[in-house]
Amino acid sequence: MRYWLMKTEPNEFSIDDLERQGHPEPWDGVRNYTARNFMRDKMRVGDQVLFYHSNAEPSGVAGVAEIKKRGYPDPTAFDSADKHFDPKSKPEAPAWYLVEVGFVERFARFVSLAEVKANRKLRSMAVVQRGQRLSVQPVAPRHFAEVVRMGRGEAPADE
DNA sequence: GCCAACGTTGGC
DNA sequence: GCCAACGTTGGC
Repeated sequence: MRYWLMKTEPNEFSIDDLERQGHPEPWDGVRNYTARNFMRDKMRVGDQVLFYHSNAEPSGVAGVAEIKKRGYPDPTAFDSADKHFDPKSKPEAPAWYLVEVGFVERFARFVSLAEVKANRKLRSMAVVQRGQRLSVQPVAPRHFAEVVRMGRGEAPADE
């Protein structure tokens, strides 16, 4: 099983929205090739996701989600009326893919970006590297576990 | 609102 | 294939 971090602006779609709707969310509109490759080629059902709120006050990890459906072509790329329409993407040769993401857990304690940056164990996480804008990124298992521990308000494990 | 970082586009 | 211009991301 792999671990990921996926960014969303909570005023567009938050972890509360995901929980409330009670069904998986198609993660459409991603228009970056690196992120596309992760969704199309690497993500599998059951992979665990840190659900990250960006452009928020504060920004940070709000909870955990899970991949519920493997990558398939993003239909919004084919729809000329859609904000994310891309004429380069054709149904017979799709350029853009999405996965479906389901609710797992809303953290008891929101883990702010400042807290992630302050935790020495998380210094090499992609999300705290400067200039890192990728909206879908892999997370090391030990980093995933540490962020979840913080979000549940559990005591640090012994070194 | 600013702006640094970075990805993409398009002229050549 | 280079690279300047442009658009976007996202923290602050």
